[in-house]
Amino acid sequence: MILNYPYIKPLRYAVSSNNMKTTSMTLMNAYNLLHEGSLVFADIETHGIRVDLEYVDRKQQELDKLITKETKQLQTTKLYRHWKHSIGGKEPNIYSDTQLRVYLFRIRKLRTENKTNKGLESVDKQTLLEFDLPELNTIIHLRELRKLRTTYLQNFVKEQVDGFIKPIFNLHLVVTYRGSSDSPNFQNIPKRNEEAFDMIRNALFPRKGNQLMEVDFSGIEVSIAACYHQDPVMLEYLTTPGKDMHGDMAAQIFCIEGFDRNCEKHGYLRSAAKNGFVFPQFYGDYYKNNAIGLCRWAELPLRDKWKQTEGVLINDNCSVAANFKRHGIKGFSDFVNHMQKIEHDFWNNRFKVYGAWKLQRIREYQKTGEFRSLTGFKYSWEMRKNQVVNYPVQGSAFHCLLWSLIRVHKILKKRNYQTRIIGQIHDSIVLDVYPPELEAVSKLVKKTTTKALQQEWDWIILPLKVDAELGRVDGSWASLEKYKLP
DNA sequence: GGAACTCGCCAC
DNA sequence: AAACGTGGCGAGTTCC
Repeated sequence: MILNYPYIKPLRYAVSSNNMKTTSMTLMNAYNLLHEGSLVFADIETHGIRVDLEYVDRKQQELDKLITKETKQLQTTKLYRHWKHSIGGKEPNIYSDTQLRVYLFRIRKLRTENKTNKGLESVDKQTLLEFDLPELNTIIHLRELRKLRTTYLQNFVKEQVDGFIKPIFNLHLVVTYRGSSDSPNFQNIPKRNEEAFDMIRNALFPRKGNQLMEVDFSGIEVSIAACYHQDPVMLEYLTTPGKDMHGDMAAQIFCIEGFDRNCEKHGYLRSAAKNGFVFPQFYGDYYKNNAIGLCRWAELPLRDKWKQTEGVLINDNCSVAANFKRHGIKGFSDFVNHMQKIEHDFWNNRFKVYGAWKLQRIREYQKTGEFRSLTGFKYSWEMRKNQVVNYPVQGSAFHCLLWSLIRVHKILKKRNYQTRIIGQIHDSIVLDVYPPELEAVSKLVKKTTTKALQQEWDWIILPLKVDAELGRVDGSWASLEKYKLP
């Protein structure tokens, strides 16, 4: 079917004026972005990523062997035999949450506060770990192995055509106006777990003779949020070399004088503050959850009197509990109060403009029932408060990536380059690079993401930064290493 | 025998 | 007063 699309303006969405006034983007700009994005994604979907089928086959067999071995070993345990007995001698399905739930909570009468969305006792990884039973740890590992086997390896084989998988990239499915991917999903290939990372990414390759390159915007959601709220303290953090928001929060949360992010233990505290307080707060979490999560991370019990020796070490001879005690935090409820004060300080003193912006956005939405994003999109349906604050940021951050991707793709095509964009992961672009073009492509991507984008959209009030990684020639997606863009 | 639902888990 | 944002997908289960 041939559709009659409206006239599409060339890639120009906003016009800067010389008095620094930001030009607001319209629904038409938003439409054009998605329209051009769809056309470019259609091109990209024809490229795909090479998959080493022999390797996948070998890994599947290895996994099968390992799964069989661990399953057999599990079947000899007391827990398994008891479980089997409890259901009348039938073999339990160790992958069935329903069966496991009945066994753990009805037969064994274990207890947990962790609940599923429907209010049932949870049997997820974290809950099982808390019971500290070796058999359950085996079940966790078997679940992980099976996930790799089915969601990734098996699906790659199913989806591949002539040795290439060709993921689909959608622009019409996500409520925030982000993109998504399927068949297979290019956006959830394992990264953090080393075993999974190696097994899955070593199956994926560029075209013969080429190398993979990945370029991602660093911290783009934080930067885009700053374009909305324009909090001067946040802008200072983001634009001043050496200023370190997560480090400052770590020092405040863990009561550290002389915080040094380069010291190894302080580095851990910093990432705990980042992932256990700052980012959850940005998404709308609150102090009590933060306190629970941070205690879990620091290996502190959720009990009111901590022992001096409890918790991870913050230096060679001082535990986190001992350090807290010196500052009057003697146990969990003191720590919750401490986190409550920090949360209050975070939104009312440190980032007070950001905090006020959030309230203002929510008020405006409650009055009008809708709002616009800086990229021109309209959000006009029922949303919770957190969503009102998060959606436009998530959407606009992705639109920065999308605009850059469209432009890079068009220029690659116009110059008849052999380098191809093969995918996108929300804030990153993955390219299959023809080595003679490496230098030129690097410059193009860098210039587009850090210069052209900002020239195009004058609401971007701070420089956006990108990091890149490059694979070896004929190297897999696991071979990527830090790469400095020229 | 398939649709719809739930859960867990991978990514950002 | 309430309290973590967005997806895709496989498997198990339940319902028709």
